[in-house]
Amino acid sequence: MKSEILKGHLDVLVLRVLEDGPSHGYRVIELLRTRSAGTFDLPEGTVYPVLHRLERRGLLSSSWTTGAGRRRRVYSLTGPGRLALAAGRQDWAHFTVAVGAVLKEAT
Amino acid sequence: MKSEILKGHLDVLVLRVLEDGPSHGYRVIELLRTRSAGTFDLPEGTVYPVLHRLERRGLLSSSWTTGAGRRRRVYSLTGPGRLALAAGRQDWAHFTVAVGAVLKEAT
DNA sequence: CTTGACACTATGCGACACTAAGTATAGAAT
DNA sequence: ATTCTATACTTAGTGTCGCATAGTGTCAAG
Repeated sequence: MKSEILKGHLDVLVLRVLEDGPSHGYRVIELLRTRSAGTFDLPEGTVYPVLHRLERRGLLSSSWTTGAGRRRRVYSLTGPGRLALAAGRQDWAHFTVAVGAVLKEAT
Repeated sequence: MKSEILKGHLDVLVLRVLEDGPSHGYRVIELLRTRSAGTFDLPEGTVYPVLHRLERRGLLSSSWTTGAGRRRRVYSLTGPGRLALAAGRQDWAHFTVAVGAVLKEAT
């Protein structure tokens, strides 16, 4: 599967994963992989920049935790983040309907 | 709706439209718009390059027709084009399942 | 004779997923 | 002890592709 098809959709997926509670980058990667049954097995170089970008936009907030000796940056959904997630869900629904309409077999 | 979400999906849509028979660029644009109920209202600067790219890849073939005084380049699906369309359909199905799995509300 | 739909071409930009390379800790295996 | 593996984060650079923009030209309607 080509990688461009993810373009523009990754943000929503990340926001969705964080909707269930704060988590750190590495765990976000794992969650995306397991929840998608292996389809979204994303390299770190893909996910971390997304996290940074979303934080810069105010959709996430982060803080360092040095709990188990390992330093982790834990991300949480912000208010705007929740709004963006809701909007993203709608966009996705709309998008799939449109693609489905074009793609559907001729009768 | 952000425009990046189309990335990587446009090729399949164009191939699908041409599955119903050859047509020229402008008409492809119209078909995408009407079949998607207005969602995919794409500028020429988006669609023509796609057509050229798909032809370069051998998925389409084209020929000039100067029928009504107006010169038109008519595109047809090739054999490889049909295969690519089939693959693209499958990719789309797979992709939506995966996104759906991640996006679905917590129980 | 101007407006608007039709029809195609070309240049360049910006967003973003990904590659690749690097840093660093903890626990298990040899 | 040491090496390997998994964990955990960073960043510079690359390539693709949708889109903006601008330009060319035909044709019918008013």
